[in-house]
Amino acid sequence: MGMMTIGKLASATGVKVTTIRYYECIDLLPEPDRSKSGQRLYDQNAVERLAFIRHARDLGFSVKTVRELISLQVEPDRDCAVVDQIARRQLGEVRRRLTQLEALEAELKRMVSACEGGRIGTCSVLASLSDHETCLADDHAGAEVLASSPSLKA
Amino acid sequence: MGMMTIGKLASATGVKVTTIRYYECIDLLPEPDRSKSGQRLYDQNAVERLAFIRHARDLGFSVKTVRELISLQVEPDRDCAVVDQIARRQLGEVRRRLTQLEALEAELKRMVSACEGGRIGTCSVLASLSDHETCLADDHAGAEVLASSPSLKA
DNA sequence: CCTACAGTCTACAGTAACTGTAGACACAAG
DNA sequence: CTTGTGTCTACAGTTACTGTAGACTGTAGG
Repeated sequence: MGMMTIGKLASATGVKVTTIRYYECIDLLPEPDRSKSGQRLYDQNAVERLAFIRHARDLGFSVKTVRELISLQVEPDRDCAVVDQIARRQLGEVRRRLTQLEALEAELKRMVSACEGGRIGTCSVLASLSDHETCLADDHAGAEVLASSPSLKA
Repeated sequence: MGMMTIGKLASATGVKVTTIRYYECIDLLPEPDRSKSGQRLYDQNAVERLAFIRHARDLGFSVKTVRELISLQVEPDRDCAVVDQIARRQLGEVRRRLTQLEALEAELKRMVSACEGGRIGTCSVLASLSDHETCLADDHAGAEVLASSPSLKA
């Protein structure tokens, strides 16, 4: 249970091998020891740190913020309020996005149920997309809610 | 009300000037006419097309999908089911993300309310980030839900 | 011992959907 | 006529990875 290769670390944490190397590259993970042939060797510490990173990323914290959290971890005497504030900010973001997504869900649901299988020329889905008057918030609201998200290659 | 410059089009649709040029570059918008000095000139058609694009993007459709929808618009005799299916797929995605975000909200809320303002060394927020056992879905679930989203530079 | 074959290495290019920058030209108001 | 804002092109930068090429390493079977 001492040292493990990058592949083991990957399966232990659910983070892809390439992503681990990427994290090292951007100094989110420290450079690990190497075997005599040059392969990376990790210990239990690395597992914990990577799990921390992954969990924070899963919660939507940016890499920048994760870096911040890690640097805070190192100085355990500072005031906890900093961390609390970061978490609250994140919660605020999540709630904002929830609200937007709920609006999107409503509109998509309406679009789909309005479709009664005619020809495209009369398709109500396309009609409601064209119609920017009946839009949720007319000019500038729910932009980029889902856009450019890796899990949304619709 | 005939021809407008790119800036007018931008304010008419809420899409940034640079983004409009970008859409032209990736052939989402056709090349517009130019004034004798070379400035882009748009008509009401362009406003409608761009509004359509923006609305679809706001709803989370990828650029690729938007392109698909536009090409479908051109042939109004085809079966509406294609469009319906795209919208349903999108609705599915939105619902999946809603579920994930709700889980994230719950966890962040728990983290924040558990924080009682001590020192970082004992901070429960950092503790729950480190603790990958109490994670939502232990090994591979809510990854990249918010990650790399432009509106989330936490 | 030899041969597959999976795992690892580096370095770099590609992805999505823009955003920002630099330097030059255009147009309207005062 | 100047000032300021708008527009032009072309290209680099952003975020957080992912994928690829080409070479080496480590291991299990025969």
